[in-house]
Amino acid sequence: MSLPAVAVSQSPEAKFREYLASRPKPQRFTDQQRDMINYIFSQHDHFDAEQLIEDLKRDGLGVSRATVYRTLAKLVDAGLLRRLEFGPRMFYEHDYGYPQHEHLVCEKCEKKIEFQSAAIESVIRDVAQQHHFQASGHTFIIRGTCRECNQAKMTKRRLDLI
Amino acid sequence: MSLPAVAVSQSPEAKFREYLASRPKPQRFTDQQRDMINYIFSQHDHFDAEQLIEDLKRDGLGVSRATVYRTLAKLVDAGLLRRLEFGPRMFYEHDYGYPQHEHLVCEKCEKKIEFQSAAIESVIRDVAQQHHFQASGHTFIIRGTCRECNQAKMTKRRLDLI
DNA sequence: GGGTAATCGATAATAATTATCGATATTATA
DNA sequence: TATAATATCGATAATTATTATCGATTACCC
Ligand SMILES: [Mn+2]
Ligand SMILES: [Mn+2]
Ligand SMILES: [Zn+2]
Ligand SMILES: [Zn+2]
Repeated sequence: MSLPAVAVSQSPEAKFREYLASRPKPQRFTDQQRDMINYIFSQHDHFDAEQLIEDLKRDGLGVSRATVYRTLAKLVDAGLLRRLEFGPRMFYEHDYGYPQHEHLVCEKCEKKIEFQSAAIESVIRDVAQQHHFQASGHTFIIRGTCRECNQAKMTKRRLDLI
Repeated sequence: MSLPAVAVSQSPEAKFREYLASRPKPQRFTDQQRDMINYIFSQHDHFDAEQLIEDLKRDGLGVSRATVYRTLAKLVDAGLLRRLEFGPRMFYEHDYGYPQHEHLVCEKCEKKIEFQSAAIESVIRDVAQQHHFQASGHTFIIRGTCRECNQAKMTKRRLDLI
């Protein structure tokens, strides 16, 4: 966990049940939803639908692909998860109980490094105001090569020269 | 065209031919590539593969879907086009002869508003240095509702109240 | 102009996600 | 607690964007 958690008053499950109850048409809370929330909030990381399906299966919790996609959409809508557009597939991470932040993504090893930046928040505010734009969200990703992958490349280059 | 163009010494076609010639294995310049470059650089906008295929067809220039995708990849590699990850499909825009900038994207009308920000460039430099990360590119998109769509919503709300 | 091989077009394949629909399980009510 | 109503589930088909395949075409060097 690379950033300090944010204090919250409710458990993720309680927050989700509150969301379900507040919908115009009543929504039900199911065993599959409970299993997914328990698994997802047992650790902070960046995951996609396919990984989650595999991880749940490994833990003996069989949740179908369709239900995983459906529930992820609800968790995002409920404010529990944040969607991340890294490349061709969607990734997800904690939103509830975790601070706003941005990512460095390594193109070699897929590692995600988190950082916070007040400057970006202020750019968003300023630009939105200038263009009378009502901002609702943003994506900021810096792509490149992480320290470890850089060192590996350097070492290889040094060896190649011998 | 919302931002001032950058002066360049070569035509896009000349630049692309130079790129083809500089490849380790010789690459050929085809009629389809010429047609695509001529069409794409006749205007500055944000387009995806499907739109480009339709537009070329409308102009009597039939370029197959496979060739459009193949050539777009080459144009990006040659530095003529920049790839934009707006939502589920890839978009493209001029890179050669056009300044670095970021986007506000309206979720209602799909409009793309361009803006430049020195602050973002400096955030990227600082964060990369702090994490010993070799940055090679970035994505910065602010999502929300544009001025016009906001006004439309406001007007509708006002009418609803009557 | 002729030979070689890069590129083309048509179409099949892939990958991620969404839609369909009969079976199942949650919730409200008697 | 049993029952009825219907939201959700799982299996699978469909969709969408993109990439791979492969025989036909054509750019480029001589
Ligand atoms: Mn993160
Ligand atoms: Mn642009
Ligand atoms: Zn790495
Ligand atoms: Zn708009």
